[in-house]
Amino acid sequence: MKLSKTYEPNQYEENIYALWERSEAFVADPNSKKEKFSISMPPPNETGTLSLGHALFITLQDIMVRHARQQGKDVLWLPGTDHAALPVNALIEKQLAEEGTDKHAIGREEFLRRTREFVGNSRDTMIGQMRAMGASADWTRLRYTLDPTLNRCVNETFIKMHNDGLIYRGARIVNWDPNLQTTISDDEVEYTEETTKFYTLKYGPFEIGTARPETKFGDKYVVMHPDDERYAQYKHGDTFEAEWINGPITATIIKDEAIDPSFGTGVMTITPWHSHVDFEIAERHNLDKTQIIDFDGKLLPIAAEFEGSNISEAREGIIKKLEAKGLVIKVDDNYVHNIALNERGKGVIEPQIKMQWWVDVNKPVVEWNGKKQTLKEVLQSVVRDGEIDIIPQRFEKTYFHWIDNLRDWCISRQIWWGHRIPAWYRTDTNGTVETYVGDTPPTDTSEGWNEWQQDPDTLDTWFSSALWTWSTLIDPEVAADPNATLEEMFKRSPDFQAYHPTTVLETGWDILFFWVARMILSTTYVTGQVPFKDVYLHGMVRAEDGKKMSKSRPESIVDPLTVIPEYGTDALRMALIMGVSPGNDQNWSKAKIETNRNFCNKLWNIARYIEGTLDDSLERGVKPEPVSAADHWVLKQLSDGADTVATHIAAYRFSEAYDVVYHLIWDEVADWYVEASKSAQNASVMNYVLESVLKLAHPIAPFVTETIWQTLHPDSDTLLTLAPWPQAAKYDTEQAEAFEKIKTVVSEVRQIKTLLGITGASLFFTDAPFIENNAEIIRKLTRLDTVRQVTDGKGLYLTQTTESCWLDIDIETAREFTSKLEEKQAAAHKQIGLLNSRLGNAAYVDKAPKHLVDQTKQLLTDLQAEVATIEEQLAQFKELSS
RNA sequence: GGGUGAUUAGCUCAGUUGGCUAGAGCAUCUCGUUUACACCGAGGGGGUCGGGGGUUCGAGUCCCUCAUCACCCACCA
Repeated sequence: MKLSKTYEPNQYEENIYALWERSEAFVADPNSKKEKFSISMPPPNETGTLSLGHALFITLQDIMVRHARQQGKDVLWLPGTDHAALPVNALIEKQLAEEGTDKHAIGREEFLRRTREFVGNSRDTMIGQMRAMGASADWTRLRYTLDPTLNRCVNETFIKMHNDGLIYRGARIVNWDPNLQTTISDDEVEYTEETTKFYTLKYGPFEIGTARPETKFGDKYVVMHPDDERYAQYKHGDTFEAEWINGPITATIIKDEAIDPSFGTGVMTITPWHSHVDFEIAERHNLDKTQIIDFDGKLLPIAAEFEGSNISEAREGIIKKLEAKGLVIKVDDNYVHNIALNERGKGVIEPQIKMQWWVDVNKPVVEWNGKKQTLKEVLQSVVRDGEIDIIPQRFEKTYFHWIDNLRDWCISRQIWWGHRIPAWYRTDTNGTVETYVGDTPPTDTSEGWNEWQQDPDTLDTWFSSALWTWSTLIDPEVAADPNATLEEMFKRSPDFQAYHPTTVLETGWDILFFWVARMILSTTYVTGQVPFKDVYLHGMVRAEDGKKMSKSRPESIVDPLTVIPEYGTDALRMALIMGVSPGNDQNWSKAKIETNRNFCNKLWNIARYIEGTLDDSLERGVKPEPVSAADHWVLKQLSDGADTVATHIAAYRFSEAYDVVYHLIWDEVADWYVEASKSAQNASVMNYVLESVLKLAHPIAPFVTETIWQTLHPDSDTLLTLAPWPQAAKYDTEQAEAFEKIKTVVSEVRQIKTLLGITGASLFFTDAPFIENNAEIIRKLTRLDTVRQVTDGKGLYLTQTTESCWLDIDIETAREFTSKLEEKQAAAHKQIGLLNSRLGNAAYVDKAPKHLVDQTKQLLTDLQAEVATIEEQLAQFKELSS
């Protein structure tokens, strides 16, 4: 016996993974003629270790790619990691602060050196963890967002977009994080509710409301809706004098439709430098903009005596001053509003006007389907026209809504870790600035100009991840050729030619906007192709109590690497897909992982049983020669099961695919076929069953299946992971049906035996070949004394079915069973009533599909026969009792 | 303010285009050690599918409406 009594995953997994990798089983071959299947692995952030969320995406993608290999496709699953600019940069800055220094003290070079060292270490850890989770990725093609090739792609994309006017530099309002000292994009802002004071202030003849009096120093425009009749007497452009925080000012009336007349007094003053909405109003009317708060969050000289104060500290003082002037009309202590936070680090966002690089989403210069479109329009059309399908479909609505609200994308960041912006500046003696966008600065040295200096900023991480499906496929040698254009890079890269567009993108719904939408945006524009044909979105893995796993509750976090040694990777993988539907969140469940550990053990023991039974005749690739009804039946189950599973996987229904595998293996193969085989063994079929079972379960449970495969045939050089999906075997339908009838008889006998507590009894039959041929199987499965053919009549008998067999019982047992029979009789009558009324309904008979009507009729016939049998038995009991 | 999801057995959840008597895992109850597995086997109990209305021959599934919970987006000074 080569297999131990229970499956001990941690004894095998590492070796099995090493075997796969050694065999180059996961290496793609762009030159092969096979159908292509490709997935870009979402690159995890290089911040340390992997979570259950990573385990989930690895599982889902691994199932797809392993199954694609089984179906004979050439598969590329390209792995990689992301430099994760903002989180990593923040992490290193935190380390520096703990050492009592900062990035300016150590300088850019040293900062980058330290960061590289840190991410290098975490990358190695993470890649080891991905292997531990069974990821059958092509590690020979491992990519990193800061690789020279990918960096080249980033620069070329930036330059191309700049040349087309899709990237521009401009002073616009940004989301500024004073803590991290950088801008962030709209999508990185999150909001949290806060209760604060709301002040109503006197502003000339008006009353205005504000929660932020500290921003009001420079307010010199008062805005109202043009149709607001309360203020009809004031004309757009009128001016008036008013007493304000630091003395008298001249204010101007502005009429703008952005104002909601029903909110407060319907009048507000604006602070264009520190509010998105106010900025837009100011832009529309070409108004002055004044900075009040500096980039550290402190008040500027315009605040007079408050200069240099933190905004929150200054607030009380400003209100006191306004009160002294009699300008405070009302204070509401319970005003609830949203404050903006940076989702990374939770710093409060202060809108500022700043010169930044932007992607213009409204400029119609993108060639798509023969038309010049805007980036927004392309984003919409590829999903609307079905060039990309999002699963589950409801996320398409979310996606369109996001596009509707999309503004120009701010892509420059004031941090050091990331792709340096390929823009260069130089000044002449008059202070004139010249800008150049390109990989390297121009080499000319004109008289009177200073040297070219590169823009100090870096790009938003998502700008580079947006290129991931194709930048990873560019041949590094081609990318190293400085003369190669983007078009040439595509043409001369075999991987790009073979694997792009990728087949499917699998990721969490939480990065639909950050990543998925940005990939569509950049990739359609640069390559003229969609990045992928399907998008499958999975949900989040929450803690066992249904709340988010969070660092603030360390006990809520489940680390996959502590789960794997105890239960095995396969159990973890199965626990993460069992009973989970696309896009829906799931709760971590200890019970689920135990169930699946048990399933692995069940699989192991099926193999162990077959191994013990077949011994020397254990073979591979055996053609099944079915003999018994059970043989034919199990071949049918496997064949139907393989089809169903393949259909489910192709439709991304992983939970259902697994459900079929689970019950096929446990309920049908183990509980019926293996048990039946104890009466009559068929080596060829058992060999085939074992092999098929391993193949069916392999995409979901790769380790235990390959372990069994390798352990049973240690000399073989084949790998289960490269074996094809089971082919349908030939079986006889009637024989397969006969076994279904046997199952029914066995189940019913077991039911009666348990119900009545019968230990020994006999099953008699007169004319039932399917029983005659399987008498021993039935006897064993029912644990009856005898299963025997008789020639005479029935005598006293008991059965729940119309099958031509019965349990031979005594009158006492019969009496006990009477009430059960009466219950069944009543239930059957009720059902017959229902069916009769359905068939009596002319509309049903007319309109329902014929096969359903036939089915109903058949059901009715069966039930009527059943009732007849029951009644016959009851009459018999009654007669014998009297 | 706009949107999405959830509401199905004691618990956690599946249920593809509407179609047999609505399923799973866990829990629970009763039996059981039999050529693999107690990480096991056999059998049972448990649901008017959140409420109301509608469409249909037929609704857990489609439409309307209400309720509760969760999340996303926008953001109002």
